Amino acid sequence: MHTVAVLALDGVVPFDLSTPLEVFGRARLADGTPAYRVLVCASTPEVTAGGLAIRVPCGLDGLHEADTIVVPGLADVSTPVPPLVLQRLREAAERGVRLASICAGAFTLAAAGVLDGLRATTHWLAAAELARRYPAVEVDPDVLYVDNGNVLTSAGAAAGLDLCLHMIRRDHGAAVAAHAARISVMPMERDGGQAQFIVHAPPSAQGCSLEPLLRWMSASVHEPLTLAAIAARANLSIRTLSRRFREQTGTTPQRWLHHARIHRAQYLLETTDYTLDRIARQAGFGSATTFRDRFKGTVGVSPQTYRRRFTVAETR
DNA sequence: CCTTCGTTCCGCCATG
DNA sequence: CACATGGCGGAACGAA
Repeated sequence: MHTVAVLALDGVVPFDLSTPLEVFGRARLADGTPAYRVLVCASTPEVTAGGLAIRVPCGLDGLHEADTIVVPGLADVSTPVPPLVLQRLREAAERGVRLASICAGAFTLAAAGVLDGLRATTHWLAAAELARRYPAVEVDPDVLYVDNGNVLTSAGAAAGLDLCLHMIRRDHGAAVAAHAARISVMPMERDGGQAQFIVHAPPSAQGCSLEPLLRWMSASVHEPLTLAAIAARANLSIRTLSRRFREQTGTTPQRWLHHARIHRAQYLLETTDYTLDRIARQAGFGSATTFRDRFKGTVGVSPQTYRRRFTVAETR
């Protein structure tokens, strides 16, 4: 079973700490068995967390058993991290253990050097400070989380939930993740369907939110949507639509739509035995060949490999 | 793998 | 003047 170790340092933010405990701890496979074993590890038997004192059962040795180490943020990002902890994180990275930070936890990962040369995110209030202290890290404050494969970072506290669900989806597929999301009363996909991108609220009365449009788009992925059609639906000119998209989602209409289509395809691959041809059509790809090509390009594996990876676990 | 052709994106700028 | 809009054109991209 996949073991998740959560690193509880002195001064940890209780919310950041409890998010992975709850989400991974409650995740269940299709047959009802726990999907993860969750450990809490600390370098001292007791840590303070907000106004709490928490007894931590497991020492740093627990990190040796981990397949994933989750690093929650510290309330004060200037708190020095014990050198031994940094050492253990570096060793874990070299072993290929997956490292994930929540909120200001990115500072801990950065201090260990495992973010060097990678894109990363953190709480938006702390993003500038992270970039200043660790110039080798490419800080992007405009996404909910960044997935570098074995090193993942997430933005403010609530984005830690998105990141945990994202990892569950990677490990066990969308169905298990959707169940975990339901347990947390958390929408699997944020309004509009693209979990990766923060939808910035419009500044005020100026302009209106794209969310209804995004919902419509994700419900219409099977249709060949052109920019002109989308703009018409929103009663905006093409030029203004493009601008709103960049402001509110950080991406372009076509890229956003592409991700929505990939998501739909992943869902169909996992939950049905439709042919690739049929899935390609229902997800809005012009042909099975372009579907295969684009799927591999974005997800990293072919549709067939993806399907096999997630249907074997759910034998019935 | 390459080529062809339509679409999309974005800086620029005139306009309201 | 500050600001938002939307059309234009070329470069980049994606479909087949």
